[in-house]
Amino acid sequence: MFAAPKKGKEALLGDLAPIDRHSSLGESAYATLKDSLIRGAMQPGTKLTLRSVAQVLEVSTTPARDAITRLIGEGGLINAGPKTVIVPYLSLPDLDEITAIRLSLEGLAAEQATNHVTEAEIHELENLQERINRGLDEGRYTDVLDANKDFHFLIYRRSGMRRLVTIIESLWLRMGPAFNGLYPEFAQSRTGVSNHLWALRGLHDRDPAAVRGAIENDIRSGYRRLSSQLAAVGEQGGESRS
Amino acid sequence: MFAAPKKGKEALLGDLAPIDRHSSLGESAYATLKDSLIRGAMQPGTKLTLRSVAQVLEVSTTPARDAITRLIGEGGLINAGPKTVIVPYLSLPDLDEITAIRLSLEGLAAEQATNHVTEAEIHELENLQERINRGLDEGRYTDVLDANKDFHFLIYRRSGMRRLVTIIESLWLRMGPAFNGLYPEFAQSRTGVSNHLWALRGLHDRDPAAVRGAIENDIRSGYRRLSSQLAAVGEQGGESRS
DNA sequence: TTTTGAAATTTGATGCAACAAAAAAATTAG
DNA sequence: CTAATTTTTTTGTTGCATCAAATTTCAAAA
Repeated sequence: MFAAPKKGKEALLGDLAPIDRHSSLGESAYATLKDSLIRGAMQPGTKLTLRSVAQVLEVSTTPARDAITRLIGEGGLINAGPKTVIVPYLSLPDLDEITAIRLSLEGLAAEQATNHVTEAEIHELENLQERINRGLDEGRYTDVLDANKDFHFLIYRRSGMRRLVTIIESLWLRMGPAFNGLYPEFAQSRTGVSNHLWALRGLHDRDPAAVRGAIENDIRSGYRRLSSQLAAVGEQGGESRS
Repeated sequence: MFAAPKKGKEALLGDLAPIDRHSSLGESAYATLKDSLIRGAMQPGTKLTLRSVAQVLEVSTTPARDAITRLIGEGGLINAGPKTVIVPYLSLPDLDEITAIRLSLEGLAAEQATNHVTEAEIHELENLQERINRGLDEGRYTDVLDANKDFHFLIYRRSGMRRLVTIIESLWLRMGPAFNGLYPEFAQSRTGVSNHLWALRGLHDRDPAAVRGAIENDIRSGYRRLSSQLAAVGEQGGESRS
């Protein structure tokens, strides 16, 4: 059938080159699209066709197809019909589900990170928080959102759990488009600030439960604002068949 | 750039046809490969080439490529080199991470399911448990594993959280290959039985915490057996770069 | 104006060939 | 026999043509 596994020849060179091979048109097309989605650069309902994506990304249909297929697989795009791929709407039930999962997973990641994070990294987090505050003051809300994302993922990555981070990313991917059209109302809130400060303190004190609690509060407060705005915007919520 | 979203024309025919279009060579190639992986039909380290997969599945390289790409995306296969895709080994750290995530997510799913499951479904679960017991008695361990999987996922699906179930599936996908070569030792244990009974009782009593506890115990006891056997088998654990 | 239906267009799926990179095999040099 | 080097084969990537299905366009009929 398939090739049998080879004998594991041990690394004799001390694990010299961890060679990341993240280069291929398909890979970067995927990364680019994914980034657009997470950033909320694409409006829910936007229809993506193979050829239009290929054209925008300046590649042939093959890499474009790769990207779209993978994104559908993780729910970042959905099949809304026979030959129709769109950026998904986030319905309230969808938001509820994603929030529940986020609380579990980001809580876990935050907890785990507490024991691995270094002082230098905590300092880096403080810098990010500075950037958030400044962005809030100066009305640069895109910056706020970006820095907020960096803040969270810097913590999550310190969990040392790679797959966990990947899964969390796929959840943010699902939330991204919902922010579209919600600027700047959403980013204006300063409710997140105190949660971040609590998280920083917990990190510094090596108190996993405190960090988890802070992150959970942050997620919950985001949920409240987002769900009320979603309800206000109206009933455009589509099905979320994956 | 891309097409703007269309106005949502309401369904006038009472939501007649929820038409699921799960047909395409790429889709079924993916499903087939994924199933093999989950069932533990493929040995860790097995090398998959585009053309060999295409040949076995009797399709061209395009659908085979689709399937492989998607599976790599969710960690069911990994890139172990420039032109090498293999079924991943499960290292102890990997198992630790996956178990931690499973406890969070399957616990959540079990909890949620408690409020949605019907009496009929509980009865169905009891039948599955029968099948497990019978398989254990008669030494049909593949059957045991299959029924066990059905038991768990029947519960998880009742959570009503589709994406959650998908994520959990991707975790089982990662565990599957590790069972290969571990039959029948692994399936022989009856430690899972009492956990399942506790879960059933909790479901019947509508006690979410009890159901979660039972599922968590089940996962933990599986972890113990699997980790000790993994350690026994030796140091074949490969990197888990996704 | 609205409706209907047929023609033209666009779309995703699929297979395939060309290509460069990598791996494997064969050959030669020491 | 071993090691180095060349040749051959295999591999993933990419672009593209084809096809059937779905969508859109458009004009004729009501």
